[in-house]
Amino acid sequence: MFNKETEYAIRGLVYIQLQNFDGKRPGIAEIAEQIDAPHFYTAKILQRLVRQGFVESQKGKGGGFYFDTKKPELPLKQLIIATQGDSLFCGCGFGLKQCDENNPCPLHDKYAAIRNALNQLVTEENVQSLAQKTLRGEEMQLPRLR
Amino acid sequence: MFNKETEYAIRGLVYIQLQNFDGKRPGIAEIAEQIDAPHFYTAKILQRLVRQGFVESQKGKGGGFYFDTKKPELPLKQLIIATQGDSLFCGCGFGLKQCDENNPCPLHDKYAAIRNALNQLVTEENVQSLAQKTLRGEEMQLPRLR
DNA sequence: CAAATAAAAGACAAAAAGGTCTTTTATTAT
DNA sequence: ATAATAAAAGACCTTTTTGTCTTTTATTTG
Repeated sequence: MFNKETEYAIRGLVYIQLQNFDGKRPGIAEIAEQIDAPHFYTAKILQRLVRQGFVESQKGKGGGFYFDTKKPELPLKQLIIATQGDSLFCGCGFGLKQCDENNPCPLHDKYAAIRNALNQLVTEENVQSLAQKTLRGEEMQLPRLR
Repeated sequence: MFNKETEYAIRGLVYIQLQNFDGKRPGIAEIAEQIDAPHFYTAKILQRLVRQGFVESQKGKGGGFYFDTKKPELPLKQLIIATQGDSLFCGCGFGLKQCDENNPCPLHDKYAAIRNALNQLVTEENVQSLAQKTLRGEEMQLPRLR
């Protein structure tokens, strides 16, 4: 469903937000270790996210990654589109051309329903909401993300 | 969502079934052209499907691909698992380890609902049902697959 | 200012996915 | 039998994804 880059991006940003709640700004080494992702690959992914303004970073001693609290919450959908494009959210599930409501492939209706549900999920959930759920322990017992 | 191999496999098998309905056994060249997929890549994919017994083939003059009508219908799920594994149907959507009902990640419930819907779709739909829908023109105006 | 620290940048490489082409094997029709 | 046909097999290649590592740049603290 999601590629590795997307997975690491989501896990990394949720971890950063969790640490931020606690007044801390984690560095690459800590993040990669805690989310169980490759160190340098995680660094590269976070660099891209910083460049795109999704998260902030600070070089030098005491530096690390953090969210600008003045910015709005970051929906997963934006993140997913940035890391793996929007193919999940548009186009025919089975790669058929000319597949839309007026010209549907044999699976269009049923597939579109699923795609819409996914769309809603990643639109309404965001990095901050996931971090909060984790904090509240609502549906989360992942030691490495606490 | 699905990779190219899966897309070509589904489109190819649906095309074969459609031709079979008409008493014909299409060859690779015809299949690849009609489903708009790379010729030799399609050949390789169909070879694998034949080896796995999903579809039959006949060498030599008048040969081609066909379904054994004595075999049961082929659910998309089986096909998908054969071409891209079962990662879509199990495991956490965001790659979190230890994510299940008793130990859920912050998105588990919502994501599991979507995964279940997808599961149902590909379990209840099969190559034959898709071909029939195409024949009946129920939800299909794809010239290249008629 | 100098030293330490930490992210940024970018080169490099391994693995997987996607795709092409030639040769071989099996089948059928003449 | 043999010529034509069509899939099977397998070598080879390209692109994308995933991952590694070194060097550079920016920041902070003593």
